[in-house]
Amino acid sequence: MGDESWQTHLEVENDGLMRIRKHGTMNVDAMIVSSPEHMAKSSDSRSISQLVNIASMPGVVGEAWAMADWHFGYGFPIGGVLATDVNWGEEGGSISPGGVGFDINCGVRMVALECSIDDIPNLDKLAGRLNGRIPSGGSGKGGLDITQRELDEIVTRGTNAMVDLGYAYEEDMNSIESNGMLETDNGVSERAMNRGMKALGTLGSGNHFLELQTVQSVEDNNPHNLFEGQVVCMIHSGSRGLGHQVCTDHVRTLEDKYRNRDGVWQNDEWGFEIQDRQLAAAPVFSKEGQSYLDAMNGAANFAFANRSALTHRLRQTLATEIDVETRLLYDVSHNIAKIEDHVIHGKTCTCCVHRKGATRALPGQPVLVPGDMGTGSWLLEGKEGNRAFSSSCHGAGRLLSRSQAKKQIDGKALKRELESRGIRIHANTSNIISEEAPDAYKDVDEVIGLTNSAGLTKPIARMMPLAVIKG
DNA sequence: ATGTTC
Repeated sequence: MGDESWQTHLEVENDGLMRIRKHGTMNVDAMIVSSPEHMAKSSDSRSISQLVNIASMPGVVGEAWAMADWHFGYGFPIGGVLATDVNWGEEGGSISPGGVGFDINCGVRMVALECSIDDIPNLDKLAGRLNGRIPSGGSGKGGLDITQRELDEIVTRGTNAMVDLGYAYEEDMNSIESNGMLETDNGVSERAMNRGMKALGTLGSGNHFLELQTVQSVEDNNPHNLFEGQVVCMIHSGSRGLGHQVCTDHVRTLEDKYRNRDGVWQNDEWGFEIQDRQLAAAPVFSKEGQSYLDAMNGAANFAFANRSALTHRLRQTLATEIDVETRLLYDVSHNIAKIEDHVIHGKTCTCCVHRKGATRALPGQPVLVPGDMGTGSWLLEGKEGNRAFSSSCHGAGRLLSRSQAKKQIDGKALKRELESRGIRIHANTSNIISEEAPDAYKDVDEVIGLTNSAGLTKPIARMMPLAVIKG
């Protein structure tokens, strides 16, 4: 599946970058953080077709990007970064829910414990306690009990509301992207709000996790004063059913506004033409575009609050085992669209930047890149001159589909193997261990190497897993 | 990713 004519327009740009020259319906070139060797291993032509499709979106500027961990997604590839000019046309360039994804403001936070691995009296016991206190899996049971009024505050004010409710430290806000609060009038639908009532402080399933890690190595550039053997906690979760419902609501509304003419999807009202119905988009300043942005920001606030609630549980649980300071090092979003200024070909442009499975990486900003449960994770920082609208990869990237992984990998045997290497695994099912196995993912170190070579980031520290709590 | 097909 997928048109492969892009192959004849593919060039090597430098060590970590490939370029697809604009051709056919494309409005701009596409860039891939990759090398010929890496492309050959990640040869999924469907996702490259998706990259070509997004380079064809109305109002796109600069280049359409695929981060080194790109793979096939809903409309947009995961690992995709797309910027549109908000001053393009009458009501601005495209904003598309498919460019953000279903798990709005899915993201990662890293909490540094001011202690070394040797200061934890019993890691097995601590991991067991965390597993008991961190709700995970599909059921969504065991989260924080909140009222409708509290949920409204959370969706409207994000982390700020969590501080007021006593579920977050005030200083946490300084270490969260956008200070953990995006502007919204809370246009989140009633149905989405109802799904949110039961979900605050729950991890979810799939690749979401809470992981105790130890710092394996630190670069000379060490702005966060980390040390080898230090214990940290990484939390990966998003907006749960609330964000999923917001995406569903707006995808439906927008997809209904397009008609197929000769294989191209068109909206006459806006004069928009898209290559795939799943790319359904509205002009940023249209009623529909603003309505999506408003609800998306509300869902993003809920996701920030969810990670705060999980951090609260982490802090409570740690206190039962050890007297230790916890410092939120940073919290990044990897599924969001934001209005930002960027210099494109020498000119400043106000853009709507979609990052779907991609992390913002402003100069000096911490970038959190979890690998897989057996390999390790990275702390990077954004680099001056990042050409990808100040963005980075968000993980290792899938190599095997979930169904392939379940077929090929014995979850129980893998759990034993990881535990023999000192990695405690608490997962609800054996299937989830197979699906999230190291062999189901690309090599995170290779992905990080490409990202650094492409000039997007520089490394700060590498972490190894100690205990993994998963759905 | 997801009350895993309203």
